[in-house]
Amino acid sequence: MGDCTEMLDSETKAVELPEDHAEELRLWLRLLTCTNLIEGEVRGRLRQRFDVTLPRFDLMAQLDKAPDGMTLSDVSKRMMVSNGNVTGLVERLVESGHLDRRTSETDRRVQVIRLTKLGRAEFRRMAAEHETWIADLFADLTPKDVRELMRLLAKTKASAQKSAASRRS
Amino acid sequence: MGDCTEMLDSETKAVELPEDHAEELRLWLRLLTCTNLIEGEVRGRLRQRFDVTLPRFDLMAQLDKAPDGMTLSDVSKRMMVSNGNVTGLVERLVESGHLDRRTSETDRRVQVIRLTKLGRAEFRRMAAEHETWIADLFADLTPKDVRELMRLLAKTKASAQKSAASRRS
DNA sequence: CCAAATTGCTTTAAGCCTAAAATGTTTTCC
DNA sequence: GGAAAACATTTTAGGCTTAAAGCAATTTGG
Repeated sequence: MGDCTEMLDSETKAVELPEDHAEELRLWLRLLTCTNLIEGEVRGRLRQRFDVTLPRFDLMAQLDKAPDGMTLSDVSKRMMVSNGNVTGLVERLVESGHLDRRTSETDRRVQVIRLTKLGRAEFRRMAAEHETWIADLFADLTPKDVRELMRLLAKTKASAQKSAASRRS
Repeated sequence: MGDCTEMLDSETKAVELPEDHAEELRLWLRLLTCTNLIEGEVRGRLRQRFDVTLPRFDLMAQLDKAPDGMTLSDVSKRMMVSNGNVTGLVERLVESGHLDRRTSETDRRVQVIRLTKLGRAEFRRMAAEHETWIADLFADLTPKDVRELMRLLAKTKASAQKSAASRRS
């Protein structure tokens, strides 16, 4: 009888036996723990050394890679955060003199933001140190580990994107 | 001359040449992207299906594993969030009838929280579905991929903890 | 050309989160 | 016993984040 139901399930996929997904769950929790650990550490160091928040640093990092500026939507997509979130972040960074914001000449809906001279200088200073923190946090991984992790995370990302997309369609 | 400086550096560790940590940086960004992608997806599904937030779900998950209850400090350590954060979360979950909070008999500083019957029932319902979402999001990984990721993430966690600890000492 | 849909951004309301200071409690140690 | 240290939690002030609604500008398709 056990064989019978198993065959039915594996051949027809009509029966939903309670499958065991404990391994995937544990993987997800470990991934989350890892990320939170590192993110918390980076957040703390940015605050202590430079009195800057992680979201601000991340936004400046995006702009550093785009000398011609970006629109708020671009930033929002790249950072994977909501539009309203970016609006607030940009507001505070313009206020503190790190960002320059201007309305596009060709489309008055669009706001183009850039790093100011101050913003770029400060970011470069922070980024240099940030890079050493990251290297330090990952120091015990061999080059091979790093390559393998990169590969597996790429696969994971693709898998998750596929699953997310199929739900929305 | 190149050989000379390289030897000096590798032997004495006294010279700090600008090393290249681009690989580690890319790894960190990919790790972050992956986690954010999955976390966002889970957050959205929890909200749509159950009108519950991820932090609330996470807190209930901790309590589900502790039938005898936990103190707020325990929860705060397990979830890797601040004390004040837990205070607020618990407040709202007690308010909504999912949690029971009482002061410890033996130590009046300590608050012990537990899932109520309602809280446990709702959590179990959500957790069952949550598990299938996770399985789905990781569906394209082979069992070998999963094992390998688990191993590499464990190594990463250990490395990061070591680095974080050494900074604080 | 013009109504309808889309797009880019902001606002709103609510909740999450942190670090630091404050409060009350218990333990330590002289 | 009693002061000092440690501990558990809450409060405070500020910033981050989201979803959803709203507004203005542009594009689309008759």
